[in-house]
Amino acid sequence: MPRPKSESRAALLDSALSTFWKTGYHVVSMGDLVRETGVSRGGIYSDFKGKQALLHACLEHYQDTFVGPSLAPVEADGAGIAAIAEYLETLISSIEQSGEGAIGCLVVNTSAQLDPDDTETRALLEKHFQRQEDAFRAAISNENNVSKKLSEAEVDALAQFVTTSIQGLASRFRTATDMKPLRQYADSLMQILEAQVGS
Amino acid sequence: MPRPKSESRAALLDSALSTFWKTGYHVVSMGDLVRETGVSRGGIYSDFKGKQALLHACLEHYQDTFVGPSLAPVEADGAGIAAIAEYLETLISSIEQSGEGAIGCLVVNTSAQLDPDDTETRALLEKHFQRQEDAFRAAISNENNVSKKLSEAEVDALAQFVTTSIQGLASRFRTATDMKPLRQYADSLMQILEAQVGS
DNA sequence: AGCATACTAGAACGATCATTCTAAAACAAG
DNA sequence: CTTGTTTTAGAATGATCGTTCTAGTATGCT
Repeated sequence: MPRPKSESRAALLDSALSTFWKTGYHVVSMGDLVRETGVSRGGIYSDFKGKQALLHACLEHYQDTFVGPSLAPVEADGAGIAAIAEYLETLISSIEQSGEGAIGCLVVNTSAQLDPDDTETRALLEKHFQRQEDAFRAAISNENNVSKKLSEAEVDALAQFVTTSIQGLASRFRTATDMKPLRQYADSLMQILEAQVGS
Repeated sequence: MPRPKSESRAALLDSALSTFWKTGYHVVSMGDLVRETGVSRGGIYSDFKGKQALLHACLEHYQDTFVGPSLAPVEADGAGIAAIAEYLETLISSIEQSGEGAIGCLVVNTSAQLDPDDTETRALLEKHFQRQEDAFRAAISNENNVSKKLSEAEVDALAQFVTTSIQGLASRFRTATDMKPLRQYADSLMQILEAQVGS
């Protein structure tokens, strides 16, 4: 029963991704992945060199299927801080609809349990944060071109502030059960952003 | 060679704590702990029921030796938001002096790799976040009693905002190598706080 | 000195891990 | 149907895990 390679690989990545996300890399065993993905051991190893390579593929798949789409408004040409609000709204409602409670962000979770000298994985994580910060900086800079309130250095600082704050949001709401404070935090963040660059 | 129980237990906790902190619970093996603490397997198991019980003891030790002292200014009677600035300064300079790069916060790291149905550990983590948020709320409320700018709900929201933001700071600067943005983030946070409640 | 205590180093144990391997089964194409 | 390819379930492997156990050794006390 040869599966069409491309389809099955995406499906495998989908469920492997959600397993790593929910449970965490070190706690997930290959047996868990076999059970969750429905793909045999041999099947997994024929597509990926090993568990770590599968994680790396999941991190890229995460970028393609989660980060990319939700960050798109912010990365669009001429996006302003309204796009950041849209991004936050997308994040929060996707968590609310997932039903099974907050699980944070795969990248944030992975970074917290990263082996200090696993430079390969670290590079993937850094790329994610860089992408996010770049997108925020561009949007804030666009907004600032209208209001002219901030210096370039202040725009940089604000972009970094937003990135780190959202990381805090992802981190905090992995253990929390109540979703209300999540939206409140996003509101506070946007309120601050408005006050600093709002035109 | 009977060690005096109380001394050795504290020393054991010190190095076990730093090992869990640096490397992460699931990656640390009992063999690692034996090597790092200099205490034999039997010695560890005579003081603690097992690896998880040792983690729990380390989480409490972390509260006693790190969180407590640095949070003390904020928890002091009549503390204002200047105490929060002091707290941030203590956090950052302790990281800078540790020399071996940022390792984030033990509680934040642990929460990211928490087994979803390990309710016992989760409770310990929640207690930490609650303590932090309570301290911030009190300080912000004190400050607000002077300036009278905010409603009680706004004070709550701000306390939660600071707590989550600091969690983001701890999370972000586990992977980052450059320490400059850390201080910049703390500055931004205090700037926002001043603007909202400053008298 | 000798006894009791409290630790040590490390073997032993059963479980589980990531990875590899094997043989059977399910498909596509002729 | 037959041939060839691809996937399957699951056994095999060797390593490592957390935990327990055993001897031996160093210490404090009398």
